[in-house]
Amino acid sequence: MSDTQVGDSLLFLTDEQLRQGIEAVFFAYQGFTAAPDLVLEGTQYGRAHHRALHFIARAEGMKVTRLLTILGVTKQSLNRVLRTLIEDGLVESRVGRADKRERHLFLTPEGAALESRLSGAQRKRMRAAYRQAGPEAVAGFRQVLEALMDPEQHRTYMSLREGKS
Amino acid sequence: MSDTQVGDSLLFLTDEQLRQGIEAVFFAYQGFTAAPDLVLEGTQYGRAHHRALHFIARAEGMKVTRLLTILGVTKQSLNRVLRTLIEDGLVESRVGRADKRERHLFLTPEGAALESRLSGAQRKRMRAAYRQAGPEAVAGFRQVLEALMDPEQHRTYMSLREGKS
DNA sequence: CTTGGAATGTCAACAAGCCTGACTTATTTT
DNA sequence: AAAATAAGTCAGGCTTGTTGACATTCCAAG
Repeated sequence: MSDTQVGDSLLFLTDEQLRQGIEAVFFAYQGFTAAPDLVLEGTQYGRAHHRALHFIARAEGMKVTRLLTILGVTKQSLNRVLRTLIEDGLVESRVGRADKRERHLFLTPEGAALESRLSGAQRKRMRAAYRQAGPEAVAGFRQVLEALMDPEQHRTYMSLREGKS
Repeated sequence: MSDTQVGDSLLFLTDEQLRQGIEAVFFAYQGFTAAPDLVLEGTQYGRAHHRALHFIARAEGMKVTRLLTILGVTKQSLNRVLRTLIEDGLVESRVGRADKRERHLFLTPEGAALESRLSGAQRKRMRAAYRQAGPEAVAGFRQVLEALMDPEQHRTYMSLREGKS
């Protein structure tokens, strides 16, 4: 297709525009993780622990398998993280009532406290960016992010929002 | 401030909305890196090599220090990556003419070929998302990403676009 | 002109985090 | 009883990041 056919409306799909978008994601992601990373420095934990805490807080009672698919890591990798969180009393693992093979994960008060500090730092950052960009930009932001996800990741993303505004 | 004061216009700043945005970034970033990761699997390199190749391609003749600030890693970490790329003949390091302490980085034809494959895969993914979301959404996407960057990162980001559309 | 500080880049050793593969235990389903 | 599922473990390896020590080069103050 020629330039005259596509017109100006598709100029946002040029290689240069896409390259700028890619770099924007890269730099923004650095800013995105900076705030919780600062909180983590004062603890013995890393990003992997943060992610686990976030999603357990998001859906209390979550099974280990669910967490595995969400995080997209291997069982061994998650298990090391989970073990330390359980040993340190931040997460509680309860045997399933219906199916005793399953373990359901909950935050202890200590775990909830740390998760709250991490989440608060990240939300603060996010809120500042949202406020600066405005509601319409945020709507577009969300649209592109959703389009960027794998279909499977998108399904997981949507499923976490059930019953929430 | 009360709900009646702020009205509906600030509902996008609620904790729940911010949390969803945070999760969207998380899942989208997985999709964002998936395409080049597939290309990398066929090579002996990792994401760190991809990032270095990307920015060297972006600004040929770039100094090592510049690359350090862009990537936000220690010079030792970058050096290992750079050393293998140079040894394998993907990157060329030339001593600075004015200042002989400096090393200027260039892609060899082989390096440019790999960079092109990586970049092409990622742009394809990005283009699909952009096309699906539309130009207005993309504009908002870029606005929020820029607001999410650290001021320093934002300066770096802008400086890479000098002379480009 | 020289000397000391600053900047640039390199090397060595080590830690964090994630991966694969093989295996165990307990439980549920067929 | 056999197969499948959920969770957890052990061993070993790779990538990416870290800190600390060091060589080279440049520049500016004495």
